[in-house]
Amino acid sequence: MMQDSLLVVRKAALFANLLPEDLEQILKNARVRQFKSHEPIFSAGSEARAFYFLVSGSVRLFRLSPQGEEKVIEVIMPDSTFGEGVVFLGGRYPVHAAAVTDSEVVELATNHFSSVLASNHDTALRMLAGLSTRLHQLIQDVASLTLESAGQRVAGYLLSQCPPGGGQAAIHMMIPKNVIASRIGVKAETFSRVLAVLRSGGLIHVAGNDIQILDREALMRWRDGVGRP
Amino acid sequence: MMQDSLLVVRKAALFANLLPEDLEQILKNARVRQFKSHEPIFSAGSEARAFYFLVSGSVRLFRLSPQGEEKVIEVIMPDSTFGEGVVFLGGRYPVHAAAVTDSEVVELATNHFSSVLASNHDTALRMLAGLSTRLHQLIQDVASLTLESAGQRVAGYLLSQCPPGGGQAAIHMMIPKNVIASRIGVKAETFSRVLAVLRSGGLIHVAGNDIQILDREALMRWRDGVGRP
DNA sequence: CGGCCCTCTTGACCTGGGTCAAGGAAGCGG
DNA sequence: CCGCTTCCTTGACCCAGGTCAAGAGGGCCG
Repeated sequence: MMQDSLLVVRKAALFANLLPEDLEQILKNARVRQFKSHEPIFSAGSEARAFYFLVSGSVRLFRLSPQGEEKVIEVIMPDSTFGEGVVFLGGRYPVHAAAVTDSEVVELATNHFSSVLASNHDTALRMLAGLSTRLHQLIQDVASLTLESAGQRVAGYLLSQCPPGGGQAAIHMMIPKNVIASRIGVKAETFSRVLAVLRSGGLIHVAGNDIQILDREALMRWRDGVGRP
Repeated sequence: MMQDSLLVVRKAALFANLLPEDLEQILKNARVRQFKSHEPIFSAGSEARAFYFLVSGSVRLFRLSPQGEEKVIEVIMPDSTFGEGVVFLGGRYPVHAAAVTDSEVVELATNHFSSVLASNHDTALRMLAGLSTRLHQLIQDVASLTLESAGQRVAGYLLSQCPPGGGQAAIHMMIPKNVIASRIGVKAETFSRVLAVLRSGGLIHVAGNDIQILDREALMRWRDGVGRP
């Protein structure tokens, strides 16, 4: 019996405008699952039999070096899907996934997903669009890692986290700083130091997990050059 | 009148098994173009009206920092397509493209490509597969840039450039070393230095643009730890 | 309220790899 | 054959950012 709670997946762009019968087909093998903070969801290299829609909480996608060092590739926030970029071909996950905070997800089996993909042009195109967006994001990340300094990446992150528009803005960091740091390719200590500099420069104001951006203009200027001290 | 030379695009996986009428539709607005070494093909940020199939030569996809520093995202070799990951939505190129050596490409207008995509499931799935592969590659690059040392990346590059199997192998570098260096996130000087170390360690033998891998096993071991001096 | 844990901050130090500069070597047109 | 250019190598130096270590809060449970 299909649970109503599964229907939240319609919030994902991927499933918008999906025909009811296709949606039912996809949800037939779906179930809601809970994960506690730090609990693994899937492992890199394991066979990808499902992909996920995040209902609440937060999830990090990451890789590990042989020495156990971790690089966060992406942080997933509610109402978006993850792991979908790989499954339609019956491949393997390229990253590990684990809950950052207590999370609720819908796990969608991929058995018959490619048939839906083949019969539903709209969904295939949406998936193409989704992958294309991730591709751009990843290209941006590669460029940022190689062409920008740590300070520039931190500033860029702050600017990306607040809606555009002039004046001030507030950011509430829902996830630990070390996860954010790894996401932008920096050690936690360095992240902390950069925030200290920005704070003492009067560009931002930090209070616990809340950051006020006091002068967005100056922050953008700092990112575009001054951030390379 | 369609030129026969255009039919080389069938070598691309993207167009395999394409119906003749769809192929004709795509090739209707296609043309062969030549680019001299260093000549730009398209620019990041410009509207993406076409994508490309590389017939001969080599092409680099790259980003520029505001200071003009360059990061090569990908090096394209003959018989593969590039710029296709973005065009179907009428977006903009996320990277610059320029010929590395004198090159011949087929330029494919994207006007009606999405209609082909919608009517041809196979092509849509192949495109999905292609994007998925690039996504994995990019994730690998991000991980490599943050989790591995320069030496490890160089060793990894060498190993990736020769077919698997035991014993020796030869690599002929078709493109300048500074392009390879940028591709793997290293300065040309560092690339040169790492090769010198590997050479003096008896792991490889360098002669101009040809590199012999003398001991693949040792090179793999070096990459997995020793390469972090 | 006190002890414990976990995250964050800050300081002191170190080093991988980038930068700058000076040759080689190889191709190429004249 | 020579001069010029382009690419590559090597040496000397430097610095951004990583590492190690020592607190500083702050939240939670008994």
